[in-house]
Amino acid sequence: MTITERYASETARDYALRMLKRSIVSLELKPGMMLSENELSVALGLSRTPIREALIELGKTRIVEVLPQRGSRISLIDCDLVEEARFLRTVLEKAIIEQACELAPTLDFSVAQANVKLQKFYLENHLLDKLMELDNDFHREFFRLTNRLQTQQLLAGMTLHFDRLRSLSLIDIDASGIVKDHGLLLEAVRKGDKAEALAILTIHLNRSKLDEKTLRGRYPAYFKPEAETCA
Amino acid sequence: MTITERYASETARDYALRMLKRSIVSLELKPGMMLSENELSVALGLSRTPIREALIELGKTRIVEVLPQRGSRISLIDCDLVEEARFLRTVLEKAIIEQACELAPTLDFSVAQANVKLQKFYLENHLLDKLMELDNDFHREFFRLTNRLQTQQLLAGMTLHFDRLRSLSLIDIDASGIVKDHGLLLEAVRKGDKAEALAILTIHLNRSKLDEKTLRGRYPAYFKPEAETCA
DNA sequence: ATTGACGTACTTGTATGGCAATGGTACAAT
DNA sequence: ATTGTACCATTGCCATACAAGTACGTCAAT
Repeated sequence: MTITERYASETARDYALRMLKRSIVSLELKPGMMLSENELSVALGLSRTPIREALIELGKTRIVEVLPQRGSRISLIDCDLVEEARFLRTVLEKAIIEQACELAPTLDFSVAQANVKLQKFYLENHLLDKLMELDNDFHREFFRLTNRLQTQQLLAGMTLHFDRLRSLSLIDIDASGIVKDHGLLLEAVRKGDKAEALAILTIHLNRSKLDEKTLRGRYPAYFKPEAETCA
Repeated sequence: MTITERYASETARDYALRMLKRSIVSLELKPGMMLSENELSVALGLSRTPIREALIELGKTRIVEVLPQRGSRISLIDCDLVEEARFLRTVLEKAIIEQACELAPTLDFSVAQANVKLQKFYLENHLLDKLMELDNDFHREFFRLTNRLQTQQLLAGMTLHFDRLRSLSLIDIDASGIVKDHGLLLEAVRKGDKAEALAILTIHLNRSKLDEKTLRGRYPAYFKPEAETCA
């Protein structure tokens, strides 16, 4: 588990959370892998307390299983949960974009516009890490504009399931398409064109549709067995 | 703070959470009131650890504010957050009902049907507490049928904001109307009649619209001041 | 009366050590 | 092959302690 430096004013719990989330989404911590509070506390140079609190938090979105008296485990990829995360994101983001269209005349899109410009810059200079970060910021901005940041925060926990699956697929992301989507989406929202905005968003959210069956075939050990009707 | 008995196999943390949630929603713990981990641990007969974990969890939905080095506070009623909770519930529940309509032929509505029957029984016998519980179960059942229980759990945390405001209003709930809604909604979903189901749901979710301004006028100390444009 | 320095009490964040309960495992006994 | 048993690791929880930061009262200086 790669460990990077702790930020200056970051609490131990937030630090542990940041390390764990990154390692889980990047699949550095393998699905099914057992953890233990003691191991982690040694690895991160913290006590059990903040580690435990971080694991409990991750357990609430079921990205980690906390098994009393046995240990904690990186959850196997649960296709039902991945689908639910995708559902949640789609439903919420559509609703947010609709609201943003309605409120468009009263909203200040300068942050979003600056973001898109930066995206183009990073795209041309092949800084995909930065681009990914801007992508997240871009989508969050619409939640901020519509006063739905709390919703966004709940959503973020669930999208870990989806982000992790995306890490499994080695398919290159169509970065230029994504950036174009963002520009078009922003313009549509600014104009208050709800139909257009939703159409673009739908395409955009479907770009990352993955062939889960193929991935399941390639990495069966990472996946939770499908529910079978036990005879 | 009223304290009831701890269930047999309930963890200390879940017990603390249950007591806190109940007392917060019922307004027994007043908005703005300061708590402290030590006080609570004495009151509940637990140590700081499970209390602390419960407060952190409540802090994630912002029903409690955890202020480092100062204490924890029952959040003031934040109308923006109440509105956001209502938004979240409406958006999610509509999406769930739509899905349920689509899947209707493959779903087993027997649990929901039994629930509605029981609701009628409790309504006639004026057991409003039981009715409230059945109401929650009824709505959760559609999340279960569509495999969206994780979503429901996230939603449940946010609805505390709304439930608390409802406790403030002394207005009698139109219980018979609610029960009727449930019966009609279930039948519409069973028939797969999406338009009808959504129409009923919209009416149903609007029944509990409250006059927040009146309540704010009556209990100003419980409310977070509206964001003012500071001169 | 106002201001500023200082100390005190209290709070959360974290560390540390420990115990109870329980699932897992290895191994002996049958 | 099955069963019983001892042992180990783990989390849930407890108790205590300390660090760091906030609130508040006191008190002197102005």
